[in-house]
Amino acid sequence: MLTSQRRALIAARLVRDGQIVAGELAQELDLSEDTIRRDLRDMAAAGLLKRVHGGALPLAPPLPDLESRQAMSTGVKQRLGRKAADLVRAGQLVFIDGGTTNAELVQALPRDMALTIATHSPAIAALLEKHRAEVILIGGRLYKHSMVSTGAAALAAIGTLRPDIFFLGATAIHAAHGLTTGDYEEAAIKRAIAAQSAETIALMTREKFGTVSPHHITGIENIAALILPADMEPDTSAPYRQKAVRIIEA
Amino acid sequence: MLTSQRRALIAARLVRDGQIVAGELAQELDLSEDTIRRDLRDMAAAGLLKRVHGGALPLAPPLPDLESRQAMSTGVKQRLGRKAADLVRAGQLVFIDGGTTNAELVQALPRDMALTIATHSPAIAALLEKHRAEVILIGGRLYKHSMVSTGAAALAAIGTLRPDIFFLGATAIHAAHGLTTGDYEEAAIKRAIAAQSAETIALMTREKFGTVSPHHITGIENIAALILPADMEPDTSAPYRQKAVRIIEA
DNA sequence: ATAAATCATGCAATATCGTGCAGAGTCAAG
DNA sequence: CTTGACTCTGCACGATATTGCATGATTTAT
Repeated sequence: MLTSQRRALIAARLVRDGQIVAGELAQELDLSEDTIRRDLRDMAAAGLLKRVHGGALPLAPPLPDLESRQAMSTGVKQRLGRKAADLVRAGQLVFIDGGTTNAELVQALPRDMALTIATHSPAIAALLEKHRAEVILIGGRLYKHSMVSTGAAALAAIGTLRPDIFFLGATAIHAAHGLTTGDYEEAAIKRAIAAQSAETIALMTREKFGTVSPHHITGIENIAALILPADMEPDTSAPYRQKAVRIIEA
Repeated sequence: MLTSQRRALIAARLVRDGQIVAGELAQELDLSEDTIRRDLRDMAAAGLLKRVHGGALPLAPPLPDLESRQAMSTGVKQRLGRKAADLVRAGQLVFIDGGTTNAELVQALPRDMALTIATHSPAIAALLEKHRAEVILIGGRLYKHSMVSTGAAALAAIGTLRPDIFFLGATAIHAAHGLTTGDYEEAAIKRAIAAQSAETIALMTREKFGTVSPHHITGIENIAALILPADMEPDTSAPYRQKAVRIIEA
């Protein structure tokens, strides 16, 4: 790898990850830490980044999490994920279901928060690489459609956990039929996690409201909170408010 | 080869690979590095590329995904991964270790092959989403450095499997000390998988040869095959040939 | 307060570079 | 056909750049 490529990579990483850890990058690129440090030193002298002990940071820290990111990302799922992340406290055991909305939740979690995160989604687990959190991966047979662990092994592993919060993903929500999903095994897993957890919180986008899928997960009354988009029709969300569910608008 | 042909080749390589390394190209074309350097110098003066120490880069480089390609040297890992994929047969139970080389192996697997793949790496599991293969995910506490499941839960899950092939990743290989890695727990897991598997196959890039890490996985004699780059110094690979290991050059 | 990690610096080994020069090939004028 | 100008190429050599290691200083974590 050419020197200039390496420096371009450093610049790209800074944008992508918001930080560079000298030791990690040295190992990843199979170089001595001295080389990385020299790069960082030179690039800092050239005004490309800010040198800090242990690595480097971007010069203009993109005001994280709050204003700039909210301004930048107008995605509904990002907004839901951010609201969900606000509910997480250090020290908790949090179970995160699969799905793209929950992936946004992970992205919105502060990277240095000390907590334990359990998941049966390999994609969610992989996203947590740069986080300080302890990660417990639930194994099992992967259900191909939604890419989460299912089966007896997964159920057994879930039985050993008592999560404080379960962030549930479902394919449909209905005032009468509650939360439902498309696969039998998947529904069983979600039920098991919910049964173990102190609180279950559902993140739902607009198009899922009022729909029903074949397999029942749990009723609305068992949900501690429902996170939904702020710009929904009031009529649509009204039935859930009546069920005494806590509604969080994002 | 005419000069203009050579320069056209350089331009094409720049588009294809995103980089030119003067020494490599000189060797490949059986020319002196001086000639290549002169080409690069002239083409840089003509505004066709950007000259850097060691070679040249395109003027306006970045395809967005170029960064990830640059990170993995020059496709050595792809070549290793392809050779490894050739060893897999339909119907087998294959255990795939974590790591970027094994990720290339997954990419090289035919998507419609019917087999079962077990892994304790969430990243590997996530890559298998589009494959027809049945996937068994080994759960456990994620060891953060290499992002694979470790601990009692992982060991127990591994104990239920009898893989036909185990594609092992290690951080070091040494003729006397065998295969080693940097973490105690990780080594224990790898040993357990190897013990269950009919064959263990190691994929190793050049820089790992002759090095030793703190924790022992297994001896060379227990490896059914060793996949290594074809362009290695014969002296380096000789000790492993003598150990009656099957050597596959990629 | 003590240990561990990170850092800056100097040094040596290696890689790469630019320049000058010489041999080989090309081409056109003589 | 010969000659000379020109170009291309490879080699030699000193200059420069890059890298890894050792050392002692500094910072951070416990």
